[in-house]
Amino acid sequence: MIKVLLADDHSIVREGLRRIVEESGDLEVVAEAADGREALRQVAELAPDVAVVDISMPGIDGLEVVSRLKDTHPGLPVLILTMHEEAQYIVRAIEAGAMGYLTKQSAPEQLVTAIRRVYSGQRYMTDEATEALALRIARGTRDKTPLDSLSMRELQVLRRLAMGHTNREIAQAYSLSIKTVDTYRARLLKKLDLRNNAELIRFALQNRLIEP
Amino acid sequence: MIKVLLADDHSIVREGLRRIVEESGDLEVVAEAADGREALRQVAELAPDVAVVDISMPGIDGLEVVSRLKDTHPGLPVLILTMHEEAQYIVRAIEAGAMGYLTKQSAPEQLVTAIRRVYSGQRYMTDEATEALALRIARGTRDKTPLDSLSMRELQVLRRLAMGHTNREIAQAYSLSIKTVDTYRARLLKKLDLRNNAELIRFALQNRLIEP
DNA sequence: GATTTTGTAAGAAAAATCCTTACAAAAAAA
DNA sequence: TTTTTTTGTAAGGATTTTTCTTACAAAATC
Repeated sequence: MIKVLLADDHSIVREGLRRIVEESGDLEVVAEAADGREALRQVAELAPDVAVVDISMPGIDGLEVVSRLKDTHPGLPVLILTMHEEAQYIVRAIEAGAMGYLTKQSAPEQLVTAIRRVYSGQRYMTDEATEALALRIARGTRDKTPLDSLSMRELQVLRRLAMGHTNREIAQAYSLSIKTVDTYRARLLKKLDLRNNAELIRFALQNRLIEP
Repeated sequence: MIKVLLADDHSIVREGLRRIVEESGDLEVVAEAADGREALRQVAELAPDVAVVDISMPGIDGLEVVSRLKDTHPGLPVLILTMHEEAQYIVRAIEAGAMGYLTKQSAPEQLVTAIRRVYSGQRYMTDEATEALALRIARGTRDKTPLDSLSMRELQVLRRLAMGHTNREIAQAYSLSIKTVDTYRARLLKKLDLRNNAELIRFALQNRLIEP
């Protein structure tokens, strides 16, 4: 049995995923987490074979979970599952070390397939994901859209700020100094040529980084 | 068997919901829809006993589905299922005619309970939902939209804040004290039940007070 | 190998936020 | 027509946030 960890802050969704996964026969959900911190704890404690992680979670988000697991559990393949069909995060997720990326629009069987695939050490990409990646590489040099010029951290901070989180909350979520968060914010404003948080929020909304 | 229709644009989520629902024993998913249009068609065709509808769907959204069903199938109880924990939609959903409202944060059993409840003709509300409703109603039935409750000045300040102007700029624009602007802001937050400028901006965008 | 970007953070000053209070004029409710 | 509520205006003070500047090592890129 392949031991799976599910991390998603919506318990109904999580429970649904669990049933999909468990009906496969060869997969077993050994842990569930409602946020990133919990996910990391569960990984340490229960040693799953595969982690399926949603991007938007309170506290430590999915991308951050991937980053941290890459350091602490390099062998553990992580599958990113997200609502954001817009390819926004695909490249980021892969860069952060995710072995697969699929959206909640995907067919349920794809989830099972994806888990088996990443468990066997291969990557799993949906067509859109592959395309987005290819596009990014074809375009070669980063600086096409202003979004691409942002680093991981900057993007994370941008999202949080746009959601109305304070510097303090963000610092806490990522275990950083408020000052560091402030630096990211300053760099964001500069890179995106914005003046203040209000403009930041509108930018994020326009680029579908957060739900309206 | 209670015949259930599920409408949600994320097929993985939908499939998960299906399994949760079907494991109950007395509930049966007779139809699934990935958007509002499809949901309406399925209702007409398959005559479910209860419809479980997500708010955010492409095309016709969940609230619109509720509205239309109220006219075409007045007897069919609709349960709104949403990711948005923000009480924002609760009132609108109920006004539109929904018999229940629960978030994806809710426990899975609640979904089953809720379906049975609305099938039996009763309403199903989570505690948060009930509270939000009570609050709105207590604060005055007459003001249709929270926008109506704003004074001229408040509206002006809201617009400016949403456009990213600082308190100082607004004060200057209207020849007021910064402190006065701050007071308007405080009243806005209170009246609109918002927490910070980020939410203020979203409110303004949603209500078309400023250009996106 | 040299340069730029990224991740991290501090200090200090300026500004904004939060929370409370105040009061007169206007509007609404009783 | 009193009474109550809302509106327009603003201050004080405590706390936070923002702004701006500087710094430095590691990583990425040129």
